[in-house]
Amino acid sequence: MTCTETALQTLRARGFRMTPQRLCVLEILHNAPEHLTPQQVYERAALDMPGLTETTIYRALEFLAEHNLVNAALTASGKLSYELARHAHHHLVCRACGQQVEVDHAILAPIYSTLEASSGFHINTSHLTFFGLCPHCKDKE
Amino acid sequence: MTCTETALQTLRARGFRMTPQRLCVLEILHNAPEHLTPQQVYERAALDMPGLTETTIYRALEFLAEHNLVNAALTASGKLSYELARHAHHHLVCRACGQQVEVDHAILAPIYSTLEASSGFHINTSHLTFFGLCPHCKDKE
DNA sequence: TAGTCTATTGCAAGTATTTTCAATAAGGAT
DNA sequence: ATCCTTATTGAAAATACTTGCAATAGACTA
Repeated sequence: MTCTETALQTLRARGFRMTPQRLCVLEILHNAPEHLTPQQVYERAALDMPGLTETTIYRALEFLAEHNLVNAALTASGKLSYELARHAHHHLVCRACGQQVEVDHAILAPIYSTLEASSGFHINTSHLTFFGLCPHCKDKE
Repeated sequence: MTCTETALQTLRARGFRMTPQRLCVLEILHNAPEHLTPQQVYERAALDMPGLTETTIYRALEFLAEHNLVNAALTASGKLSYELARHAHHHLVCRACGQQVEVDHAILAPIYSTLEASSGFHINTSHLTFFGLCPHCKDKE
């Protein structure tokens, strides 16, 4: 079963629908090496689907993020962007040069447990963005 | 020395200026019990300073956040908001009811060390927002 | 396969945020 | 106290994002 088929099953099971527009957004994120902003997704999607609106892109991204099919993340400049949800991970981005490093969720898992135990909350944040200075930029300061 | 005087010193030492507008934003956040969105800050600031523009508020908040005098955080609905930087802490917000709980930075400190060691980055994220379900909403599901 | 329900879309209008640039004013130097 | 440099502001325009609502079209049912 392809990943878009899995996504389709997931949505239907919850009473929602898979549409060409949402599929298009998933395809675009699937082929993107990097995070894309809503505008970037719109530009690419509009090529395949003339008549598609920005409104739909914003709604599709928010919807897919709610269902954990895509992850929202922040770019170096603090802008919202999205990427396909693959394995659970977070990002560490350099404030100076924008370079990004993936942080596996396993490293954060213990903290989630600690927080859940002390607060009683059930935490489901799928993505965190840490900011800092990469080794290279750190030395230049 | 009051906290605004400290802020003033901090900025001047870095070659920037303390202005009535920035001072007003700091005062407002100082007196706010909760996070405020840029719009909320603007509404309150406009009462004291007629002629003040929203542009200036956005810029002042971004500027103050860069200098760690205020912290940016996300509300339950994912909107950007700001609060005065007091002690280092993060937030845990309920996706269902919006209730917020403070998470002391001490809990996260070990993770920062781990990440710094494995990545070589110097991490300086001042605020993280975790999402989840509070004990009350968790039970209702 | 056709019918029904309602989630989803597109459009238009509204609100929020950023950018550009000339005018202003903070604060160090004289 | 006055001058100078340039960081900062305000105004307007551009861009980004959200909301309301009628029309459309997934996907379940028979």
